Amino acid sequence: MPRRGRREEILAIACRLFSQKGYHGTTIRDISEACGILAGSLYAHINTKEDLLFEITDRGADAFLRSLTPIVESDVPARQKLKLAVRAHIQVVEANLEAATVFFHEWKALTGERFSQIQEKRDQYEGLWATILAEGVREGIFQLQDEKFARLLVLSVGNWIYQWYRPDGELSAEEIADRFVSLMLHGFAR
Amino acid sequence: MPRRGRREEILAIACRLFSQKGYHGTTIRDISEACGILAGSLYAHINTKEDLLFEITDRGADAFLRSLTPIVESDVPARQKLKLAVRAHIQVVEANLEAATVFFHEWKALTGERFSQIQEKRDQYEGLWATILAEGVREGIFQLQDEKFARLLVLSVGNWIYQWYRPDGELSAEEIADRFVSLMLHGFAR
DNA sequence: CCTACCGATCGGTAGG
DNA sequence: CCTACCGATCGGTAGG
Repeated sequence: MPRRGRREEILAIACRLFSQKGYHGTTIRDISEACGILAGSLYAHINTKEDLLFEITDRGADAFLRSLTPIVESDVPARQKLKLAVRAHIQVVEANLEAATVFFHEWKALTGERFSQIQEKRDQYEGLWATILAEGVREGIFQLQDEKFARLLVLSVGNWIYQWYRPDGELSAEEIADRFVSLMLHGFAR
Repeated sequence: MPRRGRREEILAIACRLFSQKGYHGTTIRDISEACGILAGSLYAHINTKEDLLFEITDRGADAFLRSLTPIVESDVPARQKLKLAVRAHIQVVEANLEAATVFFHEWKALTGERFSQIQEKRDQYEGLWATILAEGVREGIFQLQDEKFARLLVLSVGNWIYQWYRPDGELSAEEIADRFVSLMLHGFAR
């Protein structure tokens, strides 16, 4: 008989394994063994292996969207929005490091409709960042003869953070975010 | 009988498939079919599937190292080195887009000694970038109370370029590099 | 969630 | 490079 809460446990374990070995590099048996059950028993909880990948990446996408949307919609200057947005992004990565890794690194293994669904949410997320930068230009606080490149710079940082961010560092997620914003705004030339 | 030049063709095809579907998502039969031969026949040219991944990533690593090393060792100011380095990096990505994708995205599928070998070359490459930034600090042209963050910024951009760079854009690799350097040096705040 | 199993496919090999 | 094949493993299922 399926145990209560078992499904969440399976998701967490799949998330960890996908982040370590990749989706295609992880087998149903890797997951079931880490759960202490047999391969076939996993299917009392899920329908397909791809279900796991989809649920992990979809939750990841929602976490990023939920955290950024209210900031973009808020009534503060763009410069402040940028700062809050980078903070929020790093905090989501921090709170879901393994899920973020799967979200950024493995989502392309999805197929068909599910691939498109996640792609859409990713586009939506990138659109929110673009909105902040565009606002900053309208406000005259960002100089964007290079709007496209500024966007790529911001997204590069965001899409790469999960690769090096570890929660056991000296600095808080907030401090890291603030330094990055400062760097992006003013550069590191003297 | 093995055809001359066949091995290079196999490498190119494997490179394309790995970049599209990932290493574990690509089968020996995918590769052999794209070559127009049978699965077993592939083994007249290679010993294992992992050989292909290793050779692709190792060549990728060497291409990046070969292009950056003489710049770091040259006798020009750090600011100029940074500019030349970003240009060189983008040019390597441009000239080997699929190999760069495999190098940045699939290298962790390597195992054992080969994993370590590529990891070492990656560390070496990152070390060269760190050298340029450190020189800039010594010269007094980079302000690096945030040396670590400047490095992460530069590496983020470098590690993400293969995701969006397409050779059919309006701007040349050089122009793109120069805009990025300008952004990194001076930021996009007005 | 286990027992028992399935067809398909995997990476790879022997012999020519 | 083909023919012919291998053992292992894959994702997944039926029946309890």
